[in-house]
Amino acid sequence: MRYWLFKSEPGTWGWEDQIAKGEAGEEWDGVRNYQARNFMREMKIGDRGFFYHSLKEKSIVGIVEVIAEAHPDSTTEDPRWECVDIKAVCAVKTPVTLDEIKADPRLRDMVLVKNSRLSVQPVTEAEWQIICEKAGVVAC
DNA sequence: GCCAACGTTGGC
DNA sequence: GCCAACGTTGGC
Repeated sequence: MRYWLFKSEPGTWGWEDQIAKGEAGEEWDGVRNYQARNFMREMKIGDRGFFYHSLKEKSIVGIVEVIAEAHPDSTTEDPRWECVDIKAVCAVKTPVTLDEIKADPRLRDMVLVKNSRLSVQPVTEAEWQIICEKAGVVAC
């Protein structure tokens, strides 16, 4: 299993919206960036990801699971763009802020720190564990 | 609200 | 195929 990070502006599509979709989940559509799309193509059903709120909050607020592999993005006719479907798995106990991530030398190489603009990113297993610990995620 | 960083586009 | 111009993102 691999780990990822999905970034969203809470005003556009936030964790609350994701929760509201329940088990059915929702397309992670609207991505118009090749790097991000390529990562989505690598995703497999059952992969997990952090749900990150950008802008004011700048924190990881929840955990999601990939429930459908890459398919055409329904919000565009352009065949270049694909997306996966994800569903909310659980909220984190304590949101992990960008500041906290930056302050931890073990997370210095996270894509979130190095390339903050990329909206879909890979997360290593080590990074996943460290953040789950900070977030108070035990069994999820 | 500004601006730096980055990605994409299009002219040559 | 290069590179300048432009648009967008997101942290501050």
